[in-house]
Amino acid sequence: MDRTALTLYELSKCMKSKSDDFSISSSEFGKCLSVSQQTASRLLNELEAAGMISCTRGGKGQVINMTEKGLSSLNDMLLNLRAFLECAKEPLAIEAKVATGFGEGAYYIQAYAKKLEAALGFAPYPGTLNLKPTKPYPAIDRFASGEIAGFTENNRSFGAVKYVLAKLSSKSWEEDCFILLPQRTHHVVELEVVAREKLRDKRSIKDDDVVTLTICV
Amino acid sequence: MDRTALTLYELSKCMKSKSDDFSISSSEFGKCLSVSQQTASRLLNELEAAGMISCTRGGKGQVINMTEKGLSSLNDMLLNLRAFLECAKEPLAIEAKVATGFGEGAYYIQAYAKKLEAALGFAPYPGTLNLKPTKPYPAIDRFASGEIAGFTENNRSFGAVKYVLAKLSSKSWEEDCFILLPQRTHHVVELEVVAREKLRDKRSIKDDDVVTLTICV
DNA sequence: ATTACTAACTTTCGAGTAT
DNA sequence: TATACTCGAAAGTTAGTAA
Repeated sequence: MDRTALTLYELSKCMKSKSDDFSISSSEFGKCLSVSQQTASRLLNELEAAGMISCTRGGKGQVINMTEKGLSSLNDMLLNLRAFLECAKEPLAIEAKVATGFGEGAYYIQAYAKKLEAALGFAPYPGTLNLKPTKPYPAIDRFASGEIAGFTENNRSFGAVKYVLAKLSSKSWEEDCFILLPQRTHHVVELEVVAREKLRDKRSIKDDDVVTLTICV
Repeated sequence: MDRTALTLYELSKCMKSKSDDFSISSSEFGKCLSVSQQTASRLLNELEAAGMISCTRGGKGQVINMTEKGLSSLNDMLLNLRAFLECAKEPLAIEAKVATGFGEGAYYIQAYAKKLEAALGFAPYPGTLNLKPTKPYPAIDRFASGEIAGFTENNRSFGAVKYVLAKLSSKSWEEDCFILLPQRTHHVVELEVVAREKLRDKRSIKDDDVVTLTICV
């Protein structure tokens, strides 16, 4: 179990703000975590190796700064906690830009076609709409309405895929769709969406159009 | 290093909302954490033993609910992350009710008198105003402007105390003060405040009056 | 006063397995 | 299928120190 995130969180509790250049000794940090100076020192080195913080060491103490990666990791925690604790207020909406993708969508949809049809209850248009969220969003696996198990076909293996029921909308229209979440890769930068029809044509969507995905709970 | 909070956070990522009665097997939870089914099972038992969740076990899977304690632990994380990531917006303000305390304040202030005077730059009124926050607030240790080391006097030992510069205010007045943070005890339910004068008299404060503490950064 | 190495100690993990 | 036990192995922790 990776404790990087926890260590980073504990470190953030010692810092006044995200832009605070702050100085802490390993023994002081150790007191905050109730561990020895040696362990605290190692933990700080691990955070640095993971790219979460940058430190400049000197004879007495070290000056620590959060990196962008560290801040984004803490921001993910914040987003996930919000989604969990403040959920009931409004359904989760993700703003995204239409993107081109690698054109592999069609190939995959064909491979998964029968299983998708069985799972979703309809035969999806054989292609995916790729969407690039405009800002960080919380983990949506938890809203998955089902999962297609991995399988092997023609000596090629296809991984498991979860699917989340969502509404894709723009100012003037709304369509039902499913977000596909490959279970292999973490930290997806583009979401792939399938629907009954070819939405690019039906709704005249072009690359870089901004649309909203609203997760159906 | 205690990982309860991290495990709870990871569990929350699997749940749809805080009120979700949700069912997960130990092997599924293990996959989320990248640990074995055995470890996941043990972690869930630890969370239950710590009072963070309640589970009902059956032949297949277990139904998990977050307890109030678990929710408040996650809420603490949320508050701390907010304070860290969204800091610049406005200074941290804590709304609190005036409380009676155990009357020990005066005794302590006397014991710490000389050290407090040296640290704060003035001789505080020999008593503390006890304040009970009306809602959870983020950790404020990080804003400490200094610390008085522990010491022993007349065979009695006095622990270390950090102090945070703050403004105590009501609708019609504002006073400089210091929040005292004993370093021994965690999870303080009442904050103790010292000031130059006896604020109860000067500002006619009574128990249950609502005041605001604003941390000076 | 620092940080951080090595070596010994302690805790945690997970394969095998019982229930 | 589950959960969860034992126990040998792996990982983490810290005391003693070096730098």
